[in-house]
Amino acid sequence: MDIDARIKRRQHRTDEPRLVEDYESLAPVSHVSEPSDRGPVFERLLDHLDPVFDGQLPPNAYVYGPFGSGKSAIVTALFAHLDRLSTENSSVIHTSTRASTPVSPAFAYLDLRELASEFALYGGLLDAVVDDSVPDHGVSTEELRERLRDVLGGSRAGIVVAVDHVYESDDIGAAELLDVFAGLPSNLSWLAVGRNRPEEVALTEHTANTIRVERYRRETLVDVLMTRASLGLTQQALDHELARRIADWADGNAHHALAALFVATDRATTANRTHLTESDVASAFEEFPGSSVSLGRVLALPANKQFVLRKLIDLDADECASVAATTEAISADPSVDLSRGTVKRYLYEMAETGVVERVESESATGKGRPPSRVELRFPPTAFRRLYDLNR
DNA sequence: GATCCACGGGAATACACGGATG
DNA sequence: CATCCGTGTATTCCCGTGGATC
Repeated sequence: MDIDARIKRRQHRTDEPRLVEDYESLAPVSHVSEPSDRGPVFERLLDHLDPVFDGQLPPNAYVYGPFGSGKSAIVTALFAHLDRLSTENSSVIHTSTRASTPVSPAFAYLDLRELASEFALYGGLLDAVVDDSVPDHGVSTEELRERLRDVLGGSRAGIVVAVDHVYESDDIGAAELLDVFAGLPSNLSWLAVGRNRPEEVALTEHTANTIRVERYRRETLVDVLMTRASLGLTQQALDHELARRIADWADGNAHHALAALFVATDRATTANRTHLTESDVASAFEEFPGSSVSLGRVLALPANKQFVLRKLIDLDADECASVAATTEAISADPSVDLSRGTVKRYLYEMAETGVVERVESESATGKGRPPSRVELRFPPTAFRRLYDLNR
């Protein structure tokens, strides 16, 4: 992606000066193929995966580290490379019916943010392993599992699966995950990725290795920001001093740093500037709620929930006095064809998962349980821009 | 015809308050 | 005084239905 982005940037060069050259490179939810300065972690992951190069499966493992430490970036990049490598050696399984004779394992990356059921999990696995398209309707979970068993059973080398964002899903917890793996052939090795410390996690009873990812150091984070800016923004748009300011503020969290850069860029763009200023950055900081959830989580929500959120972020404060009022305001929009009940349920469900937060209103009017309003737990400008880009 | 899942809607439960009760 | 009860809201839970797809 890095090289593509650089090429695209040149292609899109116009006479008119503009700030953003490539939104995709700038988006805080996209990962680059060569994360900066993460050499040591790559080495430790490769140490763990070493048996693969002799055609063997590594044991199970757990990768952990704090929010924004680059776990997903590293694992997606590494697995993409490994997968490409093993495909080039024609060692993967090609169709569900006819398996070639693999000499090294296949690699799959699954994100539990996007796979919300056992059915979807099997589908994701099957999709990673088979060329044919995988049905998402009309076939039973059992059937899907059988197909997967067949394919894996016929594969000599097996598969290494990275499962990202464990312990973030309400639908699939550690128990469900272990159940799924238990029902599959043993030539499957998994690499779970999460934020929780290994000692407080049941999955580690099934792992031989744990690999820790440290939060970013400030200098590294500055590099990350400068690299992103060089990919996504016009020349000289972000000066080093501002990148430093953002890195300080983000305190090692690359997600927050990149999201802040993204929001600041949006401000500068609306103001028709071709470089970022102090005030762009400052107002980006202000837009972050006290504790912000990952934009990746927001953007992994089902389409209609995102739609409701998209409407929500455009409401005035007085329309958000209570959940009922918010529901009413959103439903009043003619482009919303969801029922009031559903809109309201969505709001409550999203509050439950932490994407928004319910705060009780202090105005006790006497009668009944006091209402609460929902507050965003993510920077709205970032979501607005990313959402609109995808439509 | 079978399947999954998103929706819709309603039942059950929680909470806050004031007033009645022991 | 502490507890219970009734009422009115808010919130959570749950299940049937139907669309889309195989």
